[in-house]
Amino acid sequence: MNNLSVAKINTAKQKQCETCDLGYLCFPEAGASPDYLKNTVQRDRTYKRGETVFRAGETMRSLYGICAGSVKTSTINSDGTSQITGFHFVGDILGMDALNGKQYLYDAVALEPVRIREISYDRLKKLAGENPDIQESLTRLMSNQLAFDYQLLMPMVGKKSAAQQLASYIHALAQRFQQRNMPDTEFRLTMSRNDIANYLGLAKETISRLFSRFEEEGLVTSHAKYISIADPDKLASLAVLGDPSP
Amino acid sequence: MNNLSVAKINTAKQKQCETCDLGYLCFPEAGASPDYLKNTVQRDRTYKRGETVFRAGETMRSLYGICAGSVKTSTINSDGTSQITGFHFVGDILGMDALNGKQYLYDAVALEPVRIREISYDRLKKLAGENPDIQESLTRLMSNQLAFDYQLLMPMVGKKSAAQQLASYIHALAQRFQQRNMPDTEFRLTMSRNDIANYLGLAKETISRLFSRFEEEGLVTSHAKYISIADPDKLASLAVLGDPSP
DNA sequence: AAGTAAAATTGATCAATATCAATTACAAAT
DNA sequence: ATTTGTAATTGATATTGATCAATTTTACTT
Repeated sequence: MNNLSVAKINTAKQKQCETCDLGYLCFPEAGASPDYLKNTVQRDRTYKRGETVFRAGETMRSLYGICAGSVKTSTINSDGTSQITGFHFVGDILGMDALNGKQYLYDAVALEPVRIREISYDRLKKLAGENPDIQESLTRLMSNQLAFDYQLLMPMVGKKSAAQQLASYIHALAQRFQQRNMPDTEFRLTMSRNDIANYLGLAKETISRLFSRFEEEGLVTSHAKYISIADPDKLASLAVLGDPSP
Repeated sequence: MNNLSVAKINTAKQKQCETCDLGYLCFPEAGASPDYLKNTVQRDRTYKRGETVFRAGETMRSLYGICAGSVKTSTINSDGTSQITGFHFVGDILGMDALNGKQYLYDAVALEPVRIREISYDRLKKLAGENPDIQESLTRLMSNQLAFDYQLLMPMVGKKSAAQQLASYIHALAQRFQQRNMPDTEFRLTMSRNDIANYLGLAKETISRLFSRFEEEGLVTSHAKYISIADPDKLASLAVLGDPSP
């Protein structure tokens, strides 16, 4: 038990999706005046926790921009086990790896109630053909995604202790929230310990023990799904990350 | 010791780079008549084993297409350790994750004598602006890279035994060679055991032991750097891969 | 071809983490 | 508020893979 104020968390409303039809939020690279993107929006939909946004193998027709909430992506391995491959938050766009007109590579499932903007690829493509700015914006967006994927990969590869892995994971989450101007020292973990374990390739019991240990060591305080980073510097030093200023 | 015919390996010359200036090999998606891409080529260079092609942090000016040989990419972690993040072969293009005009994210070092085509990003960008086909080709190329990175990620994430990891690794290598119409059951591992260990996050001793065990079990035969996959089906069943036909 | 340095193999031991098992806490629904 | 199923925690033990150490093999240099 701790004094973590649950009520204070997640109250900072994100307004981007209210003020534009796609723009800054879903296409942060496109700048602040993306009115021309309006007609790429197919529809907005909300999904309940556990609902599937799209499935691996489905033909790609849209990109999916997350306006609110969080999503996990996973594939079924050849041995039948399920493998979580990523967690995605407000501002992330899913489906760009299927932009070659093929199929989605993974399942996308809501971790909590989410609002998702469906972006018609046909219309986006047409628009990009007419407007070089959009094309370039799309290219930059994809490049960013490549760079981002690469940085996400880092905590995963290489030999790290379980503690280093979890620290890297929490640190990476915090960074993503920071980039979005969301609270980055206190937030809700929308994914289960089991999800984290699956993602990091550790046993769920190990994750539990590590959370307890991190709390003992004054690294974080956690109450159920809510986590507060007590010592960000210490956390960062435990995390093993790709050198940020090479 | 075994009867592996070393001489037979790697003798199948790849001709793509001889017959075009960029085209099919470096831009497989661009089709067979990419003459217009000629003036994107800045230069061809060869690098000796161990030579650096580009470094993390350098400003991105070119993409690098591998015409012959292989390359490893790595970053220095925040704790000072070096982390190998990938191996790259004929036909791979490096640098697309820096296409947003920023810096390369990793070091690229030759694993053997390599020939590399330097593709001026300025010229490519200009050309893409004038020719929608090139633009679309570039987009598809990046999407492919995203999809490819995703599939490379799979063997890395999640809980797998050391044997499953190494089997996945060898299987993935074989698949990449197959896609390039190169011998895919007998090939030379241009990276050291140490490199493989670093990449997979295992001890080099573990890699050694696994190679020995795989040989005992009739999975592969290996002689120094040369490896022959004796039982591809068994290897594939040991490997844990993202479901290829979801 | 010989000499040398680096890489790989193999063995013995130890530490980290998975697994198995039993409670406890939490959250959704009545 | 109570019930009920799911998730999380904690403990005891087993297993895997890391580490330390000693050779052996390979590759590079002269």
